[in-house]
Amino acid sequence: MAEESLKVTNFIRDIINEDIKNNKNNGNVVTRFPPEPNGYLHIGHAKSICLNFGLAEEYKGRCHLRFDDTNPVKEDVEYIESIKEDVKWLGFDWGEDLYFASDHFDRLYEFALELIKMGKAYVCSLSADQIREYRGTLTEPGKESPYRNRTIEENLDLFERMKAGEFNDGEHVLRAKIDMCSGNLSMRDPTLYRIRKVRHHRTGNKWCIYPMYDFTHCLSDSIEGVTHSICTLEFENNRPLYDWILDTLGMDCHPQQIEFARLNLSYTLMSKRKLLELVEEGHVTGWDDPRMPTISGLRRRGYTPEAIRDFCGRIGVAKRDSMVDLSLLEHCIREDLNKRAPRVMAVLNPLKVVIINYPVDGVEEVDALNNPEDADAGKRKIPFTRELYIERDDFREDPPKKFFRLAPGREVRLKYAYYIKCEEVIKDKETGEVMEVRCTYDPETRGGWSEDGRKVKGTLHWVSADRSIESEVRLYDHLFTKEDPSDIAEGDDCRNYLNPDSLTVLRSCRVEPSLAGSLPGSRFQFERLGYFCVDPDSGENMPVFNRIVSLRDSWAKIEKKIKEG
RNA sequence: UGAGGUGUGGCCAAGCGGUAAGGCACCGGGUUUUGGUCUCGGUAUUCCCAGGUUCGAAUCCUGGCACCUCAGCCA
Repeated sequence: MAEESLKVTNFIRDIINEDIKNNKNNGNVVTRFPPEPNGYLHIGHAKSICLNFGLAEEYKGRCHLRFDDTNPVKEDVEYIESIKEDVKWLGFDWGEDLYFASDHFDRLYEFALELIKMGKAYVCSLSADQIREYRGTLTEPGKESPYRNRTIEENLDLFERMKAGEFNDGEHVLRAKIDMCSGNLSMRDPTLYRIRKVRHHRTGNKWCIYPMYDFTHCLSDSIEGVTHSICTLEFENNRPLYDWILDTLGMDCHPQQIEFARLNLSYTLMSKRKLLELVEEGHVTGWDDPRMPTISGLRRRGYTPEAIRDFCGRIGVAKRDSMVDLSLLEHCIREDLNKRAPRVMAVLNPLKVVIINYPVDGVEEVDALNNPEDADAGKRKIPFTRELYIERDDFREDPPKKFFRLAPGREVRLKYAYYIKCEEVIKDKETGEVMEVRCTYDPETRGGWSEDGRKVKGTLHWVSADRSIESEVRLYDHLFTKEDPSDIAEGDDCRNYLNPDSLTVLRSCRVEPSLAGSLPGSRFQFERLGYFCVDPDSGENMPVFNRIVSLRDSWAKIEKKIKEG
């Protein structure tokens, strides 16, 4: 993977290098990516996937894919499949190391028993509300549960009966006996097991008690022989508990938890809960809507795994809360596609051009380079006829300064074809709208150059009027108008910042005939416009293209400056 | 007012006592049959602030300040 050369070092690699130097873990590196199957993966997960699998690759270790499926109420097999697909699509392979936290339920139960026997865990019969009250606050210590000093025998009996289904949800929980006065709330006798009389998507009805994250995660890591358990910053407060459980049980394998800052991307959201809202409320068409920051959305939009991996390498890994500019992601996909996307001509907002000195039924084929960045990409033929379409933006009746496209009396190059000169403008008498531009062509400029060395200011893309294909093109913009839609005042709602123009559908676009029958997922550069990807919605005779990203547009900048004076 | 973290250019991010890497963005020049690509050049006398140690501090010490996380039987 070429993009790996761009990787800079980071504090996690420093830690691992130090560990290897000290022969900790016999020099092995085992990481894991532990998604909960309760939603689709997004670009923030991609950061974690690239980190964990990337480290494993780099240090010749392994990275486990482990589904953290301890809460059957929220989880579903649908998500398991999508997560596997996304990880694979990103280019990573967990090999034999596919696990489910639920695979470890039996051993977890044994560990809980052990803790009880050590007097380090007890069955608490306080209600959820009471537990909250007893917990104290951020600044005040908590109070010990009246059930805290039940005998080991009583605890064993109660826990056994919890497992046997003798109690209802919420009647009892198993808690660790740690310190109700700890400044760290997660050490104030945290819940280890709760009763949930629901069917689990993998273990069926075998269990009616399910272990909590804190209990499950560290032990699963330990059971699987993970060496470096990398997670996001919000788990920093949980690390003492992670360590306490492993230490108290005397686990041989004690992975090191390391926290890094999660990815935030401007103009979008990374919260699974909020993304689910967008889907359920119909603000987007689904998890794979091309505007979504999900892996499936980016995939449908046309992003490549290479570009996403490159992005993840460039953003770095650190502990500082940060917000990465969307322009970096856009840069990565442009850079990737510039090298490999075939060039093609397409007109999004067609304006008819009639070449008045060209034969009425004349057709000829001009040669076009498939990719000037790739010598092996070859050439193709494009039909040229008397009636053509150019982009409406490429003609101005009254051109501003520095506009060097078509205008009355001006000569421009039609790429790969001829120089044409605008002779006449036909307008709608009522509206004044330009309906057609009549031009002459210079037969001596075939191929788009002139022997006399004459310079033309502009080169336009074009398409034959009757030898082009009608198509639909979907243009995308930021989902939100606010750079950080999660930064909202109380009472405000991120939905208030949804961008009404995040999707623009163009239905009368014309694309060159070579695009007929393009397969969904194929990517192209539409010359002078941007990179586009064939959407699965495409019909037999109506291809649909998603704009992945526009080309950089320095004319747009100039024009903006002119307008601003 | 508890505990744990974090502060380096517009956005990321190296830096680990020897005098501020790199990328994105931005600005300018060149090349160009994509106003794309490519290419050349510019952009922090300064690292949250204030003291201190040192020949020398973004890096060490002290004291402030700002921001983030934690009071689920979620993860």
